[in-house]
Amino acid sequence: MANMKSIVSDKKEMLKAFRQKCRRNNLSLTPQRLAIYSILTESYNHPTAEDIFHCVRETFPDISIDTVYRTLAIFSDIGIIDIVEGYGEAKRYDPDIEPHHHFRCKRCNAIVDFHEKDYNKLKAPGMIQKKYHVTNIKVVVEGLCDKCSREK
Amino acid sequence: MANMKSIVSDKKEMLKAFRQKCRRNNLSLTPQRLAIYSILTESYNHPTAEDIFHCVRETFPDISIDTVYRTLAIFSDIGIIDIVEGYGEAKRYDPDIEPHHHFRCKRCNAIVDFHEKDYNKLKAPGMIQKKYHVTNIKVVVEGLCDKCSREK
DNA sequence: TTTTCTGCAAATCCTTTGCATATCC
DNA sequence: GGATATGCAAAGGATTTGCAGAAAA
Repeated sequence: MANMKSIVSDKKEMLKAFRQKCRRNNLSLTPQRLAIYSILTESYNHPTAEDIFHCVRETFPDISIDTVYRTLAIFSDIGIIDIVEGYGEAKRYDPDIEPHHHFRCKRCNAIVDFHEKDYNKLKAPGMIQKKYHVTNIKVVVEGLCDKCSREK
Repeated sequence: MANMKSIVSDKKEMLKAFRQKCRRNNLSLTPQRLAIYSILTESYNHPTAEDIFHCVRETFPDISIDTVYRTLAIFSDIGIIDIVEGYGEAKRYDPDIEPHHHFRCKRCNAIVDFHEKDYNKLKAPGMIQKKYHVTNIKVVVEGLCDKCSREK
């Protein structure tokens, strides 16, 4: 009971912040968007659109999956959420199985190999090593490739 | 003309090595597999299955796309190629847009956040910075999560 | 000759799109 | 009231699967 109030005020804070984010980006604040954002901020497992859809449905039975997709795409475009690891695009294959690293263009998804000795020396944090069986570490440098940064 | 011979002998070496890899993993050596592997080792752009399919078709008009998919899955399973960045699975979303890093289980694709100050200090190599507009750097530690490493 | 692989076709999964209606500002 | 978003349905792209015939060991 002790932190009931703080949870409530956290919610209020979140709503206020969300309203601001919408206004700043000329987005209508709809209950669907709020529900999706709210679920996302409470999830710690990097859910898929489908995961979110099922979860939202419990409080919002009429929402449709394409609204979820559309909303997530918008959130990602305006930078209030990120898309991680799986980008949902076609798989990409690499014949080089030696340690190396990648630059990835966020716009066209070009992937460029590079080697960097310092990166190869990285160790996984103790907590991670203790808990998981680590096989490799890679560094992904992200940004815009020359072509895409010229285009705007 | 000077390095004609070395190209030919490279090819021969590759074939020999590939034959060995197949034998070691109880794989039949089929012309389709060889063609796919051969194209892959000559490509530097992390191609999709579709890319590879089109390329193989030029020398192998009857090959089918599902053979390409199957073959790539097998190559990746036995560890002679890697799948990078795009894993072809459903997109995954992350509400945390502050710098942080991920552990990813190669088997079940679980993603676990962690923070590590040392990683946040990483700089992109000069060559990359010169050529691209870098926005962020992330480290992906890969391996098996506790659940998956217990299962086998 | 036995095992393994391929090609075909169909199915599945994930995601996007066009359009009419409903909702937000 | 005008702009924007939603839900529906259908389409699209990527990937997988079952199966019979073909090729490898």
